[in-house]
Parts: sequence; structure tokens; C-alpha cells
Amino acid sequence: MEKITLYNTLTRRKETFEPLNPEHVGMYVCGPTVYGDPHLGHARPAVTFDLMFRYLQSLGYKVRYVRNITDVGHLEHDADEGEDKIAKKARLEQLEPMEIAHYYTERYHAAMRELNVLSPSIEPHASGHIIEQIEMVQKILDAGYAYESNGSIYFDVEAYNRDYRYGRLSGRNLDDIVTNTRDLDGQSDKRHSYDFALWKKASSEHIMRWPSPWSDGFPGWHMECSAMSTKYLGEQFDIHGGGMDLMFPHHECEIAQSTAAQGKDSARYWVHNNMITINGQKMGKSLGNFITLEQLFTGKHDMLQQAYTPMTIRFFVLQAHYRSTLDFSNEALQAAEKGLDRLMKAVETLAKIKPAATSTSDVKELERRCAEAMADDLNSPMVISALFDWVRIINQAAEGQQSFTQEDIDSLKATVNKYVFEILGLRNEKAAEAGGKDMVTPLVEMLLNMRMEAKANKDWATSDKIRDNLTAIGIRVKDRKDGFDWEIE
RNA sequence: GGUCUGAUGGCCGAGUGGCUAGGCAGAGGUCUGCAAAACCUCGUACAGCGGUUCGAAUCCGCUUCAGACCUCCA
Repeated sequence: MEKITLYNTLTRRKETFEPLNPEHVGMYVCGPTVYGDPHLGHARPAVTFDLMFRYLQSLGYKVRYVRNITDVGHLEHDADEGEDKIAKKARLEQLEPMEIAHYYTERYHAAMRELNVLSPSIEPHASGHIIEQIEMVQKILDAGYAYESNGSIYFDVEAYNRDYRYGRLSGRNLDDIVTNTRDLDGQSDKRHSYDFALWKKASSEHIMRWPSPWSDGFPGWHMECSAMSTKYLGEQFDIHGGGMDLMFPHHECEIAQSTAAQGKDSARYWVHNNMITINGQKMGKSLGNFITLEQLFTGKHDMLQQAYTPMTIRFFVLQAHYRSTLDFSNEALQAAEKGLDRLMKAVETLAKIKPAATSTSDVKELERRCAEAMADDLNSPMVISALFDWVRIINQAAEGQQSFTQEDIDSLKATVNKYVFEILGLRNEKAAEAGGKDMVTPLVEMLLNMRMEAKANKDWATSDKIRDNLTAIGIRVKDRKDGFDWEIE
């Protein structure tokens, strides 16, 4: 198996990736809390870990990719006193909480399909794993790292920190956390402000509740990921992913929970994608500066000058390295749109290149560069850069300035298809939506053949009339040395 | 205030000690009846100040600025 490196947040350096079981990879990624429409920010981790999923599979790994749906336990404002996000939305819209969760899960899935994000191997819901979460809370209690208070169970950070180290993922130590956490207001059942809930007793008006040994209640937010990753990937697994904003407290708490319950950490490589910014600021729900994916696809948002296709969004995300912030702007998106168009046209051009006796460029160079870039912490921008160098070469070949043997053409096609479609997961939207082209092809070609005759007779008036009329209905004509080419705009 | 990250040409965005990133936009040219497309050429960018080095955008220090997390957020 090819050697690849991944940046591990735990050690803050790139490490050679070695899975626990050769040829198998277990990967857990924090999915969405389904209480609102998916926005551009959600596209970043989805595309990033889709890239990782596709890439690892292309290397020959059998990957079990688990991405959860949070439909219970995620509270607002404060992990203990806030209202459940889903329940709040349900109350506002006078719906059953599960109606909210179901509706937005469907919305999320639809957006992911548009972005050509593959479905994970397993997509577990927090509400479907209450028993597993209760069992894990019990384990942590038994191990002495949690306490009960008025029907709720809290993680005892101080006790944990005596035996292990709380804060090693985010680079904090308990002293910092103590001085930087606001004081309790006296309302809480917690001993310390930095303790977090494993199980919350439900108040009388709380709708989503389940019986437990301690109270009728619901699990704390961090429990679901620990419980579900253990259930589907085992006590230890390879990769845990998510957005950088989840590093603290969410992932820190997950580490604490797993370590408290089983004496060892569960994930070996922690991988975090950076944020998408807008005017230099993080795009997020709380800031109210987010643009939903649907708004991007339709162009219906004050900040958008036009609609952008799902593949433009995907390409835009892939053009930046996943650990860099990526700044949103219409200009950047428009540049991505044009660049993607050029790439896709070259893919079509490649299919038409005629073989020659010799090759003028080494087609293996592309595969080598792409493979190296991907192996270096998923450097998709470098892959794209290499592809564009070959876009030029392919176009040169179409112009007769380069030549390739049949064998090299086939090899180049295989490489381009592998990286463009299989690994980067791009789709040729124009070709896909031009289903009607087949019906108009004979008509267009008849007209263009008439135009060729007119041109041969130097009847420029007729020639230009045909071209202008075709242009007017959205068909762009390109003259070539030996005839013509055309495409639907 | 604490922890951490970043500052690259008009815009986006790679690059970590010497060798062209790439895309978009712009300028000139080739091709073409004209156009479109394509191709060729071009800008000599690395926040500032010091330092290490034969050599730094790349390493070190300081300064300035920006951002993330520390409360829900992908």
C-alpha cells in the first residue's frame, strides 16, 4: 500500500498513516445537527472527508466511514442549561422534534447528493443509540470519572485530569480552563463549570426523553460520538474527523469520555478541516452570515451575484487545502466556475485526440504528480494544479502542437478520469444536463454543414447568419481546421 | 486575558532553504474571411524590522494586523 501522510491535530504534525488493520480503515466524522438547512460551511467537512474516503478507497483500502446525524442532545448556549436545538425548532414550528430532524436530514442528504458527496458506510442517529450511550455513561461512572447530581450525570474533569490529561487535543491544560471558564451562577447541578453533562434529567416540559437508571432524560451532546464510534468502529479506530470549531470542547470531551470508559483513547489520527470565511470572518449560524447551499444553487441571496452549480462549489472547496481557511466571494466562485469549465472541456477534448506514432510528453508525469500531492496530506490544490498543466498539453495536442500514441492517450485518459472523477469527485454537469443534445444534434449538424457549403462559396452573409442564429439560441460554434465543433452554452 | 493559526502579485490560492505552482482577471501576439475557442508571451508577489546562512517567501526573534477556539456553530 502506498505511503501517505496525514496531519494529526493530536501531535500537530504530519504523520505517516498506518491503519490498525492492514487494508482496512475505520473513519468517524462528525455530521450535522439537523435543525436547519445545510449551508456553505457544511460543504467543507463533507467534501474534505468525501475526498479522504474516495482517496483511501482508490488506494485499495476497505474503508468503513461512519458519519452521524445529531438529532438529540445538542443544546444551545450552554451545554447544560440551554434548550435542545431540535426541540426548540420543533416548538417554534409546532412540530414533533422528529419531524424537524427528519426534514432537515432529508435536506442535508439532497444537498450532499448535489455536491456528489458519497453516502457514508453507516449514518447512525444519536436518538437510535440511547442504550449504547447509557451503557457508556455507566462505564464512566463505574470507573470513577463521573458523578450523579439531581438525576443528571456529569463528567468529573478534575478526577480525570489526575489520571490522564484533559485538554491535550486543543493544547489546553486544566489551569487555563479553570481561569478562563466563567463561574457557575448557582443554578447548576455541576460541581465545576468545566464539567460537562453525560446525561441530563429532563424537565417536565422536555419532549425528547428516555428512561435511564438515573432519571428520565437525554444524553449529553458529546456522548453520541463516543458511543457510536465505539459501536461501529471498535474501541480503537484510525481516523476521527470534523471541523476545527469542534476541537474544543466537543472532541476534547470525546477523548475524555473514551479514555475514562476504556482506559485508552479511541481515535489515532484526528483530522480537522478549517473554516470557510466570509469577509474574513467565519461563516456560521450564530453569526448569521451563512449562505445555504440551496441559496448558492439558486442564486437567491443578497450577497450572491449569480447562481453557482454544485460542482462549482465542490471545485471551489477543493482548490484550497482543507487545513486553510477559504474565503468566500463572488469573484472567487466565478473564477472557480470558469476554471472548472476549462478542465471539463479539456476532458472532452482528450476523448477526441487522434493517436500518433510518437508521444511528445511523458503522460506518467501527471499520475506521479497527482499521487504525490494526494499522499501529502490530501493536497488537492496541487492535484488541480497538475491537472491544469495537462489541460494545456491536451489542448496543444488538439491543435497539433503535441502528439501521443494510442497507448499514451489511453493511459492519460485513465489518469485524468481517476483524479477528476473518482478522487476529486467532480462531475461534468454540462455533459450530464445536455441530455437534449442528442435530439438536436442532427439538426445542428445539418445547419452547420450548410454553413460549411456557404463558407466554401465565400458566402459570408449566409455563413454568419447561421452562426449568429445558433448563437442566439445558445449554441456556440467553433470553427476548426478540418470542420466545426459546437456546444450548448 | 489564555490557547492556537495565519499575513503571498488586481482577486482566489499552492509552496517550507537555492529550481515556473495553478486558476480567474488584465496586456500583447498567433490562428481565422470575421468571430469564438485554443495556443504563445508578459507582470518579476511573498506584512514590517532585525538575525541565522554562500543563499530565505520558506528557519529564528520582535513589531503590526487579521482570524479561530475559550458559550451553540462544520
